[in-house]
Formats: sequence, structure tokens, C-alpha cells
Amino acid sequence: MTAKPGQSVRGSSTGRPIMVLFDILGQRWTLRILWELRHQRLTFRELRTQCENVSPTVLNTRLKSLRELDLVDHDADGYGHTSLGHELTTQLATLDGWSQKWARSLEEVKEEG
Amino acid sequence: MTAKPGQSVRGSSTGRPIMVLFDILGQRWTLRILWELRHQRLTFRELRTQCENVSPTVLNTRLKSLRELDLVDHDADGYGHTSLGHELTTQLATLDGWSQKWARSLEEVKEEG
DNA sequence: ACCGTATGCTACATATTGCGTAGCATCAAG
DNA sequence: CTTGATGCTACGCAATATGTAGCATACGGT
Repeated sequence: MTAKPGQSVRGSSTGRPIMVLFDILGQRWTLRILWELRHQRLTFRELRTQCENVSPTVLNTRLKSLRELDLVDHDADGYGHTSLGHELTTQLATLDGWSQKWARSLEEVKEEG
Repeated sequence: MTAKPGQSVRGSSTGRPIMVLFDILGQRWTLRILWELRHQRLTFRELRTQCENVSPTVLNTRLKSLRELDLVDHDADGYGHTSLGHELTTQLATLDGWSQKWARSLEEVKEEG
């Protein structure tokens, strides 16, 4: 069962939306799945390939959750973002730029140390 | 061992920073830990309490990773964000507002359906 | 010296979750 | 009536998380 905002999730009985969000994003492959769908819709098998052959068991479980939470939908062209899912992924996209800066910063630490 | 940018992580051999970031954020409690430190430093035990008594095993493992990745540090006042950790958490903070909108949207779907 | 309390952290057994391979059912095209 | 693509499930094994207990250290008070 996928927890929804307003319901208690593992690690939070408040049901605060941010906690629900952290709960699902904190499951392996969820962030990656949203990410891989950022530019185009993908079939189940294409998505598997993009996600380094994640096991279909996990992929299916995640897709079920993401569909229940109205972040991903499914049609004849395969899986893709809903409008909400698109918004979320847009927010996440800002992390891409930041992560590159972060990586450079870690490099410097390594060289200095 | 904590993967760093440039090294291959579970699910990605490219070492792309965004993948490394997704790898660590996609572990249970990581997002929550960063979140709870957003306003003040906390001791190990305070942090446990804030995180609904997460097991010390997991908390310690996460803190180790976050320290290796220069997102969290530790001093006499306990654990807190590094400047990089603060930046990251600032990015995540935008998710808080979005998640509330998302929760309202899910409510509407429930009422309509 | 001794106690009470706080700190960060580890051990260990159990429970949950994820993984990888194989393969099923359905459908459309040749 | 085969071939290839689809979405998806079964199942056995491995990795990860959980929860309780407790250790070692440091501090202040008596």
C-alpha cells in the first residue's frame, strides 16, 4: 500500500506532505525513474533499460506507487509524467546543476587533503 | 563505502554527480536527516528523536555517508549542515511548498473519483 | 572516589526490502 | 501460427533496515 498525504508513513505519523514525499523519494529507484522520464515517455522495458536493468519487480512496485500518487501515468505510448510529476521533476532538475558544483567541490577537498 | 561523484554507484557506472546524489538521497532517512538539520544543529540523540527514533545503526551509517560527502559535519554542538549541505537543503525546501499543493491536488482527485 | 546523566556509537537477531532470472499472457504484424 | 514486442508476476537469494540492549567516554555534583 502506498501512503498518501494525510496518512501516516514510515517515520512520520503526521502525514505532512513533505514527509510523504520524502518517504517515496527515499525509496531506491524512485528519483531515477522520475528523472529518466523527464524528456519523453518510455515503455516499461525502455524504462528498465534506462535504469540499468532495474529488476521488473521493483520497477513495477515503484510505478504503481507513482501512479497512485498521480506523478506518473500510463497510456499507449508507455509511461510518462503527469502534470504534477512534471512539476516535481522540474524542481529536481535544479539539483542537476548543483550536483556538478558539489562534485567539483569534493574534488578540491580531495586534492587539498 | 560511500560512493562519491566520479565513482560508479549502484545503478550507474557513469559516476555522474546527479546519479550519485540520487543514490544517497534515495536511501531511507537521508532526506529526513538533512531536513531536520535545516534550522539548528542537533546531537546524535536529538536527531534520533526528531527522526521518530530511527535506529542508531541506520542513523550512524547515514551520518557517516553525509560527512564523507561534505554535506554534514560534527562539532561540540552536535551535527549540522556544511555550507554545501545547507545549499542542498535550500533546494529541497522548495519541495515543501510544492508538496502541499500536491496534497491538495490529490484530495481533489479523491473527492471527484 | 562515586554517582547520575549525557554523549556517540556498536552488536546482534529479526524483519523488511531489493535483486536477478525465468517466464507468463496479450497483442499486432508478417 | 510464428515472431517480436508489450506489461507484468513468481520465486529464491542477497542486501538493507529495524529494534533492543548496552558499551565507552566525559561531565558536573557530592
